[in-house]
Amino acid sequence: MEMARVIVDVPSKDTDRPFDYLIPEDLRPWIEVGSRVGVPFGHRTLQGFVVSLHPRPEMDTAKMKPIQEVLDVMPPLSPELIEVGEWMKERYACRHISALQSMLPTALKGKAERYISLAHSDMDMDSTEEADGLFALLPESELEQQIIRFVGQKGEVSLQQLSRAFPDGAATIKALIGRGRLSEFQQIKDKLQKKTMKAIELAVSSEEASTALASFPAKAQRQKEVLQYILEMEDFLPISQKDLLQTLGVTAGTVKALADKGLITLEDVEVFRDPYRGRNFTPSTPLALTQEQQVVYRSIVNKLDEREHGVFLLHGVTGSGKTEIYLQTIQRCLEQERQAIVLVPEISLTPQMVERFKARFGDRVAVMHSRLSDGERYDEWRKIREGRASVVVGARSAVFAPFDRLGLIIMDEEHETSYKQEETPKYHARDVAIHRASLTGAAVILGSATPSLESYHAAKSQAQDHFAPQLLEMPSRALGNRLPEVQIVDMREELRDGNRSMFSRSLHAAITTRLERGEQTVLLLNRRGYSTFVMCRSCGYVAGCPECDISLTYHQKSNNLRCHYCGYAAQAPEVCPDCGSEHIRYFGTGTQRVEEELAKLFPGIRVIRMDVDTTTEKGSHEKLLKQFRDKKGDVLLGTQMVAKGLDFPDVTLVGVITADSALNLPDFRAAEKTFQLLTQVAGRAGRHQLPGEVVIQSYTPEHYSIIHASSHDYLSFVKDELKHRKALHYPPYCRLILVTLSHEQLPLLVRMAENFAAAIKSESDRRGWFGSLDRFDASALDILGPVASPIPRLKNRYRFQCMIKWRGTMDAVSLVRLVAEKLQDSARDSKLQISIDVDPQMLM
DNA sequence: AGCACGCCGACT
DNA sequence: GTCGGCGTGCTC
Repeated sequence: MEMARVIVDVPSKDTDRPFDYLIPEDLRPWIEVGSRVGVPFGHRTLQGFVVSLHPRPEMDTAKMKPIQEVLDVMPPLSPELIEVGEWMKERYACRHISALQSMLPTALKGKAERYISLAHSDMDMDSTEEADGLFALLPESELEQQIIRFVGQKGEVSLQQLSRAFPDGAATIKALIGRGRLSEFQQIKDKLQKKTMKAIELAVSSEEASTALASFPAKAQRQKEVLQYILEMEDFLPISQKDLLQTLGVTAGTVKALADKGLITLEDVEVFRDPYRGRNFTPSTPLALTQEQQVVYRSIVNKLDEREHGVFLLHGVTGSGKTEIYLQTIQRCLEQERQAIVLVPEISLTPQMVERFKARFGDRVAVMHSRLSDGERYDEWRKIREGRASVVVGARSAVFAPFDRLGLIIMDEEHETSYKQEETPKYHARDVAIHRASLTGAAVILGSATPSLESYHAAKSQAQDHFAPQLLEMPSRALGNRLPEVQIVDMREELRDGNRSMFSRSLHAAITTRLERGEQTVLLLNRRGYSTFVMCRSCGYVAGCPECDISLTYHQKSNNLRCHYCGYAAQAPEVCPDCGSEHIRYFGTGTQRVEEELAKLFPGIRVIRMDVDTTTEKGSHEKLLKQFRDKKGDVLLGTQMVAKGLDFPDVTLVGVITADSALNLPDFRAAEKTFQLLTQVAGRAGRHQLPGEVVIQSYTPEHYSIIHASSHDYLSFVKDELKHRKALHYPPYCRLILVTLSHEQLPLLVRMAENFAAAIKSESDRRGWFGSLDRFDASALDILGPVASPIPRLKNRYRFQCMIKWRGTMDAVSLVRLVAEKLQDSARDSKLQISIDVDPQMLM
């Protein structure tokens, strides 16, 4: 084994494949599959990952260069994670390096740094003579001698440091390297706790810059534009290089040229993150399980004991005690000397949540959430890698936790969309979890009170082409108390009866009662879909697309309504097309407005408001919840974040201001999301001794998602929703691939998007795939579009998208990738960008 | 993505 | 001529 295949850190199409390197004898003991190495690549040194090891081939080694260095004592990736990476790049059509890098903390994204040292003095005779001759002709200047002395003293010095010591020495240093007096080498350096961005600042006064601008040679047009832009932005300096490149459509080389001229400076500025502080936790012991929990527990533990892969869908109503199941199955997993991952949606990864795991498993728990600084995240990661932790609780990316004896992966609230990463690689943690577990013989528990239709349908149909989890049900609450009474209030009637407030009479009365009794209220305001859809306040009419059965999005600029799926557009109506009322308007209410109205209606009421505005600060989330728990507030008012996982004994009322706002998003999952949210938030009421009450306000109270949520009837909801999905050909009856093309020039983009769609059609025809989705027993592929994207222009680029719907066992992703790459090649100007989102969650 | 190479237009 | 901007192609 003398050769390694390495994936190098260059996220481009041409380099998206392994490169072969020789392994020097002295590095051999340190190099494994998963090692992070520094390799020479072209004219520079890059970070890369070893994906396989091979015996040295007989020939063909001429081009091969040796690995330069090994960057870690323990390989940061295991062979298992390398395999997950191979799978990800196929599954999500992403770059191999992006898949690998996404598994690691950003601290481990090393970049080459240039170093200078004195050149080797014991050269052979010929070159010594040659060099002596040269030196005789060119006596060393004062500056040259200073530089050589400086380098000599340090042994080796980074180029950055050297140029700081000799600000005007760049040319001299270059010359000394050219003459063989100094030599340059590169080494990979981790950026550890620093997250940086390139910041641009003027190096001279704006007057001087303006003067320089005037005397610019005519050919340096690009640089002129850039400098002009920087001068315009003078008051906002420093600005990010990345933004500037995007805005002006220039390359980094142009900016660098300005920096070399000394007009601007480029600096790596640290992007700061808030630290996470640990706390003390009182230990807890396993609770006695109810009959229902026992059954579920046994099924999972049997699988664990077999040490075989298996997937469970744990459908348990709110308050059924899913967390206790998690804790006890983890316990079993740990007893087997295996490790466990607990995935939690970012939004509910609160200290309260973490506390339950720390209380049971103490120091063996590592926590990974997005508010950690890169350094802290790296520390937690090392705790796992080095075996000091055997349980990790974390958001999406914790699915890559570097355990070597993984036994169990738990995904709480498995229906949450935050498990899908919206940036490349656009992976879904559920799919990664299942695939990873299948490699290691680990069990997976997908837990939810409202499972995603994909998971539920897979469990019910036991389909062979997709994962088929075993369904486990927990229909009753662990403490034996009943699910809360839910009342639906028709807000159209309120308006008809002259109540123009955002609070119905029922909700008003219910809040009054809580205030009198000293009990607490949670108010949910669903801000999703804020101001985007048009609705009639008299009859509840919502403008929908005639083709797609999806609500239209209001566009203020053009004052029209558009369908994000098929491109249909219509003039925004002045009066309701259904009832003729003038009370038609685009919809949305902010938490601030609700807070003001609460203060008006209930003088002296203490409101704790929780939304993006009040929770950005570190620890504020926790602080607000603590205030509420300590009964320093009568009402907790907030967005989605109040719906998840909160458990306060004195909350006996939950109010939903408008249930419809998520319902009217241009998203085929709108009903599902509404049902899930209402069910979640209703579960916050009456979790303990006091009985709970829920008031849902709605303009479409007859909608099945609202009706079924009010009767806590998941099964009926699923039945209704599946009917719609089947009729309109949406998941789980097919799968989707969303392809977004972007380019600076609109006509070019449109033509290329049409070419793309046509190529998909002809290529899938050729393979015999193209066909009707109406036949549910047959493989089929259909393409919709191209249409303008919901965000038609982003950062100076126009965007068009195509939606591919497909069903069957064929590899549709690779077809899409193939066609996308062909198109990119034929579009000789490389400015076309193509993004592929496999199984998209967000369609807007 | 960078970085070198090389073509080509503007200036000493 | 030659300096430097900017497009092109390659990286084991």
